[in-house]
Amino acid sequence: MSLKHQQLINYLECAVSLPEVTKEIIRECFLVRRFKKGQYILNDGELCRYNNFVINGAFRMFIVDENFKEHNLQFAFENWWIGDAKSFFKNVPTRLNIQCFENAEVLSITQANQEKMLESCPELNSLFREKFRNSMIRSYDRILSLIGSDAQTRYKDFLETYPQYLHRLPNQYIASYIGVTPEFFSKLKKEYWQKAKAS
Amino acid sequence: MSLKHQQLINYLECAVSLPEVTKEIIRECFLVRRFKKGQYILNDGELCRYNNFVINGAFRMFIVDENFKEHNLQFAFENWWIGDAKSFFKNVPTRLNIQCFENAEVLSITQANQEKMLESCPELNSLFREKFRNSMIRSYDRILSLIGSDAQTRYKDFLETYPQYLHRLPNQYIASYIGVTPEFFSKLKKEYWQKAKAS
DNA sequence: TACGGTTCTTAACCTAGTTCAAGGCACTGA
DNA sequence: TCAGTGCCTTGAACTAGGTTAAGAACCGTA
Repeated sequence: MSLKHQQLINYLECAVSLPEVTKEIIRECFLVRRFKKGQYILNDGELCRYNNFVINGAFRMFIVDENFKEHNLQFAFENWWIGDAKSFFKNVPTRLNIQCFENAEVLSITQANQEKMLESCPELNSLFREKFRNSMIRSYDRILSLIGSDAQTRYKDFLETYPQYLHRLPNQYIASYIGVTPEFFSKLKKEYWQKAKAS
Repeated sequence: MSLKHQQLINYLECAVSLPEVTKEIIRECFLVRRFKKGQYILNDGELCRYNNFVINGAFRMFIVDENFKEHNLQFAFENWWIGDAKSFFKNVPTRLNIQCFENAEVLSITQANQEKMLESCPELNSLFREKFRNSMIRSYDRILSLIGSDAQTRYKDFLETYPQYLHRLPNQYIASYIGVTPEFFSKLKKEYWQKAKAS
């Protein structure tokens, strides 16, 4: 039995304990995939065929605007999920890109298999309901901070929310995530740490 | 049997047909509440005790920033849900406000009753999973437009997404929703319609 | 140890959107 | 009928953040 599947099962069992038959289904439904740094696992215009659980490595999801500027929307590290929910569930072409930026292994599941899995395991059903709920809550928080705070505050919030991943993220990715240019991000950081030192 | 509960049941049965026992539970769990124009149904700092299904009338949800500026996040009309998911599910104080801006009637359910209802009706379970998913997708789209587009484009997107509610929304609410001041929104509209006329 | 390629920083200038102040218009209520 | 109030618009001065361009620091590789 694969260690990778075991990692996913451990993750799920933090929330709810699973009968053996459910574990079997999980082993059948999730496919192991491996990606190298730099590789795209989803391109603008494609269908998002897989929902991915990250075993190790790192990904970023971003949109490219009409001026060919990238905007990072989300990162994913060990034990995170990554995929474009809209494309995955509604079967429409995605507007997003997902790129691997540290060599990675993931467990991938198709929409059909995910439905099958959820139907056969009531435990997972409410677990996934909760995951969607949390994901919705997080994106709501993101909207709040984009709308209600300036860049300085957004930087502070980012530092507080993701301290453990800071050293794995290039500055330009963080800049894009909080919604400023790398140049302005440089100023921002300088000011921020000057203030921090002063107080 | 209440017409209001029937409206909710009709709404749910668009997606999935419900056995009589489930309908009975719905009638028991949802409480009718009535609000007047101007009334707040949720205040910053409170717990969000209810998830609300709008029978008729209109609501807006907004956050107040450190400079006492309001930012509209969401509107709700007939057959929409409104509430702060984070506060409701995680039992933490909300940072949001919800205000009624057209006399309204809603059906409200508590967190405990909602859990009870979902546990007793597997049909509703997957229906609600889908609702959360869609809600997540919508907030993701919102993030995309805030990050990747300028105000002009956001205005256009708003026009296309919510044409049927335009005449019920004061300009200042729309301005706040797309993330600009009422003054700048005025200019925006003017430019937009001049361009539209020209082409 | 030198290198070509990133990534980060700095500085000068530019612009989308804000702020402030004023005026107009439409609805309300006595 | 007329004041009162809330909404919408306009314009002038301002600011947060973007753009452009150039140099500095940091790679992995040979």
